[in-house]
Amino acid sequence: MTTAALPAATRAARWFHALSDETRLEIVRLLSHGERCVCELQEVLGAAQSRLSFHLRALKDAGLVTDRREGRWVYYAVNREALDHIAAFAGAVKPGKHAGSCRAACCP
Amino acid sequence: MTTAALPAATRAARWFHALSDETRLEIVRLLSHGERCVCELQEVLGAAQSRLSFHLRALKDAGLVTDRREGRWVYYAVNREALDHIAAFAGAVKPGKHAGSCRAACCP
DNA sequence: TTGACTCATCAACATTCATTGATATATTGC
DNA sequence: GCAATATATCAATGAATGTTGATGAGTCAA
Repeated sequence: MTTAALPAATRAARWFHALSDETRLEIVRLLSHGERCVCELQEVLGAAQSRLSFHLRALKDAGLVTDRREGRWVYYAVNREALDHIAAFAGAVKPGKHAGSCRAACCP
Repeated sequence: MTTAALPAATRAARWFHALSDETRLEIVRLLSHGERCVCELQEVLGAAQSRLSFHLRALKDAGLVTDRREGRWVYYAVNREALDHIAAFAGAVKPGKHAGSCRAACCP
C-alpha cells in the first residue's frame, strides 16, 4: 500500500502519525545511523519481535522507511524524501510566511 | 498542562501526534496566515464548534499553538518554536548525518 | 438583569491503535 | 528433507481517539 496517490494533506497526516509514537521515533532515530535489520533493532530497543514488526510496517506504510530483503534479513532504512517534506511543512506553516502575499479570503 | 518538562522523545511524539490529524493540520495551515479566533476557523473549516475546540486543545496541549483571550474571543496562533524543533528533528534523522562521527555501539 | 454570543467541557458512542502471544512464511545450512 | 533463524501476520484485548449533541461559563450590550 503506497501513499503516493493520496492528497497532500492526507499524506502529511500519515507521516506525522507514523512519527507520533515513541517506539517509532526511536526506530527512525536508530535508522538515521544507517540501515538496520529487524533483529538489530530488536536487540537495541528490547522490544518484542511482533511489536517491532507492527511499528516498522506503520513506518513503511506511511512511506517514512523502505525495506530491502537480503537473505533471511530485512533491512530497513529511512526515506530521506519524506523527511524533506516534513521539514518543508514545518517551514511553510511558520507564522508570517504569508504576510503581504496571501490573497486567501481568510487572510486579509 | 505544559509539555516543557517532558523528555525530548516524548515531547516530539506529542508534537507529531498533534499534527497527525487532517483537521488539525488544516488548522495549523490557516493559523500560519496569522492568529485566528475559533469562530473564524469554524466558518472556514465548516466544522462543528465542539469539534474545533477539541482539536485546538490537542494542539495547545502539545505546545504547537498558543491562545489569547480578547473579550469574548479567543485567538489562536502557531508556536514558531515548536515548528523549529520539528524541522530540526526532520533534519537530524536524515540518513548519513552521523557518518564518521557516531560512536554508539549500534553504529559501527 | 436579561439575552445574545463565544468558547470550553461533558457524556456517549464508534473507531482506531498498541501490545501480547501464537502461528505462518521464507531462507539457510546440515 | 529437517531444523534453525528471521520476519510477518493473526486474534484478542484494553486503551486512546474523534465525533456529535447537550450543557456550562465568561463577556458584552441593551
